[in-house]
Amino acid sequence: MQNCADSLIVLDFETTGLSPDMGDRAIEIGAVRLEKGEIVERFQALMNPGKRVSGFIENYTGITNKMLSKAAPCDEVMEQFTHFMGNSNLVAHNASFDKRFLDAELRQIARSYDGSFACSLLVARRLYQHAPNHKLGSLISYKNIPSLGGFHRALFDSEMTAKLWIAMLEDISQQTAQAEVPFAFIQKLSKTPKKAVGRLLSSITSSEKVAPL
DNA sequence: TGCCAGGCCCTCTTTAGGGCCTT
Repeated sequence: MQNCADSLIVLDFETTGLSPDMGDRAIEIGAVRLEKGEIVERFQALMNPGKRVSGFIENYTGITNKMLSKAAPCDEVMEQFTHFMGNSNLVAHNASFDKRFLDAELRQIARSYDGSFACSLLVARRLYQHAPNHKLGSLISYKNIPSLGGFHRALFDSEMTAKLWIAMLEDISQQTAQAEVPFAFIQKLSKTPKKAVGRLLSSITSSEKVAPL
């Protein structure tokens, strides 16, 4: 397992539905490792959830039951992913959703993780309050980030989330005149009332600096 | 057969309701 204190994992799950508590399982995981604002490593795998997925999910993701029948089981893929993830901090778009599935799938193999989560959706809602909405695809367009439009596959969505994250880091960096934006500061930003965002951005101090992301 | 969630956030709020976002 790598020591990943200075890197960040951006991840995305495709799943059979919305709730692991209702029996839904992951069917694909995609993730990229960010170091110093660059994607340096990728992870992608389909996983067989042991049950058929609905027609809605097949249409939504393009992942078919035939594709999943040839995939490795969830336990095997998640075991591999724990090695990729290491103890890095984690980012996802609407992180509460991906965290629920990550926790549920890791529980199946009696694993856990040490990193903490940040949510690109919550940060975007504060930074881009005038965006038409805060869906991942809309924010990619809003920030003029090049995209070939392969949304709803795990690796593609994780890469797009990573590029959005980098763009947000650059915007925060410009607004705060700080070259380095600490992960803890972004977590704090994501929980700050919208009206107080400007005040928080102007209050960042060098004492809050940690390793650059 | 048909249906199912949960966290965040705003407001017509706080003893609540509903929209957004994820698959």
